[in-house]
Amino acid sequence: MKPLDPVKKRRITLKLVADQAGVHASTASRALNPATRAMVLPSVAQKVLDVARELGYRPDPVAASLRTGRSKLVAILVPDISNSVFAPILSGASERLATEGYTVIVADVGSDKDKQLDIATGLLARRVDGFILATVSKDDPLVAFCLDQHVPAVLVNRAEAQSRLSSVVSDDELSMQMAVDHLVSLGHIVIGHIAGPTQHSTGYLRRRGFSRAIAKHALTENAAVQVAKNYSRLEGANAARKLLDANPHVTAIVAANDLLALGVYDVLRERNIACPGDISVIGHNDMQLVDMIAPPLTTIHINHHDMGQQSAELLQQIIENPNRAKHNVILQPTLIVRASTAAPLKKP
Amino acid sequence: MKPLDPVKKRRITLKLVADQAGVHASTASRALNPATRAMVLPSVAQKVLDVARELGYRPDPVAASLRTGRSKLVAILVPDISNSVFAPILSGASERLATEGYTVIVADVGSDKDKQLDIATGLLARRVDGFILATVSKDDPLVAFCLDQHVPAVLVNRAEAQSRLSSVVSDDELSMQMAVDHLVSLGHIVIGHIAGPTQHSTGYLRRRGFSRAIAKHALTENAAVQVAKNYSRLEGANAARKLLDANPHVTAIVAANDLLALGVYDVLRERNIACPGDISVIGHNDMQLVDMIAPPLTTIHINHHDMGQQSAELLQQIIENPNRAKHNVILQPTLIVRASTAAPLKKP
DNA sequence: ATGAAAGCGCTAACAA
DNA sequence: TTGTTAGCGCTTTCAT
Repeated sequence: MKPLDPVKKRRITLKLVADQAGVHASTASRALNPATRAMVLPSVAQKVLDVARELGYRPDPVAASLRTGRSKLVAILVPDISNSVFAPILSGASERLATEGYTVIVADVGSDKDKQLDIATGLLARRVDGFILATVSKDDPLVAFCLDQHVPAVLVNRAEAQSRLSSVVSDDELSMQMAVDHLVSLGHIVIGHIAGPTQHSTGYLRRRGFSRAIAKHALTENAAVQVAKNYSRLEGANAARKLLDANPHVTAIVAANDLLALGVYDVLRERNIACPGDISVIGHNDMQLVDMIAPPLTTIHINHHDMGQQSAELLQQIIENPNRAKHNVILQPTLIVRASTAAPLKKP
Repeated sequence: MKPLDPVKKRRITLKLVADQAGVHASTASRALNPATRAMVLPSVAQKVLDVARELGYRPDPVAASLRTGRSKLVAILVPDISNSVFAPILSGASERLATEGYTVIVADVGSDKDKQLDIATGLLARRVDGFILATVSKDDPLVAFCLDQHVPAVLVNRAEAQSRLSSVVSDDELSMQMAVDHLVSLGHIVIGHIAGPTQHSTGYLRRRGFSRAIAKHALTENAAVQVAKNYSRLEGANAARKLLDANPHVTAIVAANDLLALGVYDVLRERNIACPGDISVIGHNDMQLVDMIAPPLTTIHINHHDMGQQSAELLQQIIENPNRAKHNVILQPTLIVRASTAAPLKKP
């Protein structure tokens, strides 16, 4: 085998491999691609493969992409990467996609619709093969965009009203059912709910789940709901204040997520209300460290890692077969009972 | 202006714009690129720009990349994306890079050296313009790799022994100084340290900072150090057990990060040791929620968002001017005093 | 089964 | 200042 020019090291191209193997570039291409390998004589294929390995050939994904229009690139769009719920979703999805040879682009797209579309368009220009959307609100322009451009896409964590795309979400109604059942079984009668923003499926569905569960127990008259402006500790506190001012008799509060529950904690502390002594609190998501705060938070556990993995799997299937039927995967949540819930004190 | 074929919508290419504007593609290219716009008659440039906007022209980054070897793609390598310290670093870096027209690829590369190099090679094949490395251990193959391949790269959060690359880190020695000073000022004499893994600069430097600070106060004889196997709550607990078994008289423990400190909490609880009553604890990083745990953790705050932003800035400069002098940015940490530290009880 | 040739969309020598 | 030309490295008809 002729030694390579030792002076300046250059990219090892397909043509180089082909020459070295004594075949034409197109043959080498066929030999290297498992899908087309059958078109070439086994002996020749072997030869090409050997030479490629020997030379340390690495196909150029950029050139391939330009030619084929595909890229083995997948984008995950999150509204706020510093929100730690996305971390396990990202790692679940990345892991899965990496093993399939995809490279993942994580884009922090914020919540401005125009900016979101802008970023998506830019990513599309890079020929991304598909999107995992963790951003979606109840009616979302990105969904229309993906549909319109025929880009494979999957929703994760949040869904949209018409469910026009495949999705992987947690069973939000069930989780609220579980939360309310737990409180009722402890003896609570007057239960409040801090709902998430209504434009998110999570806010909407959890609220509906709460109301239904309350109705099932014929407790509707005593129940109270406050909607938080967004999923933050601060807005959780604001909503909690309003809820408590309007409904001084609540003995338990179900928050639509853990951050909101922490806001509730803040208000309880500021008003010297004991938890769980005076008021029980339930969160949602089981985010990191809520087992260590005082009191350890009773909450709903969601397997976000699994969620990410499944969305990746779904997306890959859609990429490889665009006509595939839509799938809506619903994950089972679990109630984690810690120390923020207890039987209500008897009224004096 | 001739209307476009309304039947099938197709990608708007540079040639299309050029034709429509009545110039050659290369002229259109020059007009569109701010760097080369001066080469073309202002009137012509304007014309091209107008047509491009009208047609909704979007340059194809893949084709450009194939031609130029550059990509406006930057990769951030993290050892574990689900570790929440990286979230603010990522968002800081992403923000900054996005405004400069770069797209960010986040790769969760784990801690296996071979796998890391593999992923980096793959990314390089995609023509990424540079790397932000959040992975680096004291002597790291990725550093050699970047140097060898002449890829612009910046280290963030962690540095490497020889500092052959630019970096943005927190002043780890100073932070330990601050922690020890705080404890000494409270009256502590026997102080322990749970060190991070020695192969990370953070583990190494914080430990050295601890030792120096202790020496400064002439407390070396009483001090004790245990090295944790990795930065986790579990290993923090393991190290804490060993530390306490070997040194029953410590009245304060400085952990090399918050997760380790939480492990210390676990052990104190399991042994019925009061914090801060019997033993004070200090963490490092001020991660989310450590203000809400019981007791709220005294810790060192690092502006990770800023860290991400500065590393992005540095990288961009290196990309645009590869001969730029190396910079080692050192951020100032802050001591956040909460309720896990107090004066030691007098010995009976 | 293999080779020849064209071209994905863009940019950069070079020429005029 | 502008146009011509030649690729970047690969895949995919088409022809043999």
